[in-house]
Amino acid sequence: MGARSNRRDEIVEAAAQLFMQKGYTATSVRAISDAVGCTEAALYYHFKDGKRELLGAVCEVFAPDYQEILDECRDAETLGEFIMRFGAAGYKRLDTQQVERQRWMIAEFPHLSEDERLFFSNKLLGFHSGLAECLLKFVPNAHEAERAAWMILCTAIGFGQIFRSLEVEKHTDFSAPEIISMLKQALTCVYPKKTSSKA
Amino acid sequence: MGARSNRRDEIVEAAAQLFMQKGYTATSVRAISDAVGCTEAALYYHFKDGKRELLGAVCEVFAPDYQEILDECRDAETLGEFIMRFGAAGYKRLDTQQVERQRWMIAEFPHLSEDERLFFSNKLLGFHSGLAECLLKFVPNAHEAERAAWMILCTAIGFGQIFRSLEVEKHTDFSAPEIISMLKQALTCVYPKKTSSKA
DNA sequence: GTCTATAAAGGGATAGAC
DNA sequence: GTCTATCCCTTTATAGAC
Repeated sequence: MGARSNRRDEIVEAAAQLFMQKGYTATSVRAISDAVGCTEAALYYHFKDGKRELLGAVCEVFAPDYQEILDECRDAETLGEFIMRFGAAGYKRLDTQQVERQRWMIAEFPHLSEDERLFFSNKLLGFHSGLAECLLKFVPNAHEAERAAWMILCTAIGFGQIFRSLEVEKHTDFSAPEIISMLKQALTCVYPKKTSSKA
Repeated sequence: MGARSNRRDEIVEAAAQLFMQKGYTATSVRAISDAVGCTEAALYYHFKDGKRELLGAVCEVFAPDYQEILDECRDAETLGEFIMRFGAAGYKRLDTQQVERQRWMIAEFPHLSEDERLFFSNKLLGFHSGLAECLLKFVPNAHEAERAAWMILCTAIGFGQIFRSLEVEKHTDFSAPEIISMLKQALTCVYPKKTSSKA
């Protein structure tokens, strides 16, 4: 997956998987070195500060690529279309770790350092800004765009955690397309048609 | 807090606090017995299966009292008023562990047993049912009530996790009252005034 | 750069005295 | 019902050989 495929990257990759599956504290350095196929001593050669340093490295690997999602809906011509595309983009990532990573972020947040926490908070704020900017085409002003953007983000992340992480999807027929259509209906109702002013 | 104040309950209480603060795996039996002021052996007297059995007990203590929230908004007379009350009820609980417990639920979910996971999933489904039932007064039919109820739940839980657990509230002016007003605006727009048909 | 070996600490759990 | 004492295992981390 990563560009350079050296031993160091392999270690981060293995740590990422184990941290996600069992959590940071429940993952031993031994388990990581075993997964990579080296010894603990080798691991400490690459990461002088051991497990703690690995956590920082994993945080960066886990940074969700929110920008990519926005790119997939940026040129929608109506608010309704934008939300449908946004939902499709998120739905596409349901099985590519996106929701699990979000869960991990929430789960480990208290164990992170100030810097690492800021890193994730800023990722979210950046996503919100990008989203709000996209929405500017469809709503009266910047403040409304920010409101709508938080609304979309809260709904999307809440849905992912409730339905996937907390397994509610296993016990109800309600599903992603329905929350997307509901969100679309709600927002297009609040901000009725103002088609893109751009070509 | 609990009714009976015997040693057993003290142990569960202490475990609950430590599990929340540091997570299940990072909490040692020693730390729990220290917090209570007894020895590990005493703890194993009350919980033959040790730490694992304590986790089950803590799950029950953590079960959020969703019904209580619904009771605080049940007799609203318009959809708008209902959402305002619902938001106020949730806001009131922001500093009473509600969001932290939700975070803990998400964080520890993968470590729980089948039964414990079902317990939490069902709690959420029950909350949704209760919420949908309340909404029936304001929307055309049962299906719309269920849609609206999931919309509200996803937004509320998503907001709590993003803004409190992931500390976004520390870095933006947007806050709970604004997401509540946004949600109110959206839903009253989709389901325009149909006042309560009941006295 | 990776290994073996081991130190030092902490973990879960139990036996048996009181 | 609670204690002391202890067993045995795992963990993090390092020293030193190759």
